[in-house]
This record gives sequence, structure tokens and C-alpha cells, in this order.
Amino acid sequence: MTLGTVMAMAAPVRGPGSPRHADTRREIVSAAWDLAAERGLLGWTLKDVAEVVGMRAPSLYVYFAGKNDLYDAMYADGCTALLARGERISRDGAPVDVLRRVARVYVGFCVANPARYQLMFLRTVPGFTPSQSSYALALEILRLTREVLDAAGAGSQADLDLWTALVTGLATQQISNDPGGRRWRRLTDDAVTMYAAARCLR
Amino acid sequence: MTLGTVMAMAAPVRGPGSPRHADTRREIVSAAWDLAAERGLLGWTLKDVAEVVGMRAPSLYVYFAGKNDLYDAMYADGCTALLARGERISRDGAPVDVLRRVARVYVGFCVANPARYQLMFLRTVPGFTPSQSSYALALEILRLTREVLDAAGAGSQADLDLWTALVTGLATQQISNDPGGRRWRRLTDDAVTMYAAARCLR
DNA sequence: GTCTATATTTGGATAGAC
DNA sequence: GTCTATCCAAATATAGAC
Repeated sequence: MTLGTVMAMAAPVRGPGSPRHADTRREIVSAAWDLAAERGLLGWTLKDVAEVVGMRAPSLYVYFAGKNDLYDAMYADGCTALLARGERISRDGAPVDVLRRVARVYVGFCVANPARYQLMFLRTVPGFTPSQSSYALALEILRLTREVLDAAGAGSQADLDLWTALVTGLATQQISNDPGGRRWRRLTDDAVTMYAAARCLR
Repeated sequence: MTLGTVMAMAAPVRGPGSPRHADTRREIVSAAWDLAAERGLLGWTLKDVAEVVGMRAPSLYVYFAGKNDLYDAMYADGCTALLARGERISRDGAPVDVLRRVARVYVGFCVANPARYQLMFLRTVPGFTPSQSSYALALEILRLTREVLDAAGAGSQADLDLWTALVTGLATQQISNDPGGRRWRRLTDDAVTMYAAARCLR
């Protein structure tokens, strides 16, 4: 077995696993997100997606095993995006300030794309459940959240759960009852203040 | 025009508006809720509903103009149920105690039937929007909530919005991440305590 | 008011040529 | 890898007999 053969196994020039293949996959996922943002998480078909990327529907099956597999890729994509944003948040300053930054990022992320929020956090797509590898990314988000809360002095299970309820509630209400507005979003800092006071953080 | 004719116009013996017709409508709505609770809000068809009530699908069109009309009746039914529960809550005792009772009822109601919660508060059914008369019931729920909060000394818009975010968040998390459990539900009292403290209520 | 039969549409998925 | 053609299944909704 030559070195070339080994490298080809790791990253083949063509076929599944090739850079070209991965690029097209990303392009398809991106098109699906655009449609979901525009028409809702369930408001598009494989034919619609294919049209956006300049293909016919059956060609998508070269890249995804089916619609649920595409949802799974979208799920993983959403997790990666939130994770990237979460890791960039500064941990400097008083705990309550860090928490405020985290809450703003989370609520902002959810509100920015209701369909994405629905897929990632509401689990409301009929037959869909994330694959193990995608779900691992969601757990990573949770781990990061736990880490931040722990550093702020709110490390118990109840602390974490009340936190997620609070930020999720703001996002849910904003999306459901004032889409595109700021009615709940603007309460984010107040909510964190309330949370920190009850937890005796500063 | 005889008295009999007038009464027949108000409540005809047969046809739309008759007691029999209304009974059948209720029976159909009830069957739809059963299916929604079991298979999810979108996990059933008109054929399924018809089967439960011992009919064929086309017969349902005698009672509802279509599936969205049935969803609308379910929406109104859910609002009426929550409203009835809300009006039965005692307003005796300290404000914080009243709020605790209200929160328990609300979260309990949502958690008891995730599909109902999804229809009423998440607005995630593709083509559905409640009719004006159904939506009036939802506004009545909001009015009642505002009334209770006002009596407790939390009468501002921000007070109301933070409240709805809090209880909605608990319900959302419970349903999405621990269905059938108590992980978030049991934090209801804590959450109200936190809310009341921040609002300087007692 | 309920039925059978059917229209209509849709959308996911597969087969096989190129 | 992409296409055309097609299958298959489902689900809403309508027509018209009884």
C-alpha cells in the first residue's frame, strides 16, 4: 500500500468524503436553512432545496440518505454554530457580567432563526431524532453552559435547570408572540439580574 | 312567526347549531386531542380521527370545514380548559402564594399535554392561525394573568412579560428535555420565589 | 348525516440511463 | 454525479348515491 493510497482513504479526491463532496453537502444544508428561515422548519421539500442549489431532487440522495438525514446535518450545523459563539464569549469580569453575555448570545442565537431554534431545542419535527454524533454536539453545548455557571458560583443541577428555563423562556416568548421584535429579548439583562440576585452571585 | 320558529332559529333541532351537532363536534375534538396526545400534534390524519369516532373521513366535513378548522376548535377548547382552571384558583393569602398556585396550574397544564401546549403557545402547525373568536379566548387568558399579577403588585408590562417567560420556559424545558418527568416542573416554586424577590413582592 | 368512490395533490424515495 | 421517469404512499377534499 503506497502513501498515496493511504491518503486517498483518509480524504479521497472524489466520492463521499472528498472535499468536493463535503462542500456540496454544506451548500445543501445552507440552502435548507435559507428555506427554513423563510417558510418554517417544515415548509419546504427536497425538491425546493434541490432547486435552490441547481439540482433535481433525486441528486440530493448522493449527499444525504433522506430528509431526516438532512435535518440531522442541519441540527449538527446549528450546534456547531452556537458552540463557536459560546466559546468566543469573554469570561472576564464579574460573574453576573459573564452570565449576561452568555444569555444575550443564547437568546440572540435563538431569536435570529426561529426554525433553527425549533429544530435544536423544541424537537418538534415528526420523525426526527438527532444521530448520536450530532447529539454529542448538543451535549457539548450543555457542558459549556455548565462550566460557565459553575465558574459563576451556580453549579448545582437546579441552578443549571433554572438558568436554561429562564433563557429558553425568553426566546420562546419572543419568537412566538413578538416575532421580529424586542419585547422579551430586551428583558434579558433584567432576567439575569434577577437570577444572580436569587443565587447570591455578583 | 311563532315562538317555536324563533326558538328553532336560535337552537335548531337538527343541522348545524343543534345540540346533537354540537355534541358530535365535541366528540370529534376530543378524539383529535387523544390522538395528538398519543402521536404528536401533527401525527394524525382526518381518517384516524374518523376511525376513533366511528365514522369515515368525509363525514367529518359535516362538522368541520377542514383540518385547520378542527385545529381551531382544538385551540379554542384548550383555551377554555385553561381559563376554567385559572378562574378556579384561590386568590387568598400572600401575593407570592397566589403566584405559586397560578404558576403550578399553568406549568401543570402545559406539561400534561405537550401537543396542546404546542398548538396553543408555540404556533408550530404549518398553515394554522386561530380564528378571531378563538384568539379572543387566548386574550382572555392573558387578561386574567395580568389581573393576578397586578393584584400581586407586578402590574407593569415588563413584570408580565418576565412572568410569562419564566413559566413558559419551565414548561418548554420540561416537555422538550424530560418528558414525563419532574426535573423542571419541581423548580416552579423556586422560580416564583426568585421572581417575587426581584419584584419585592411578598 | 353517512356512506362509497374518487379526484387531486403532493412529496419522499428508487431504478436505471448517461 | 446528475439526470428523467416513475413508483408508492399518504392525506385532504369533493361528488353524488342512499
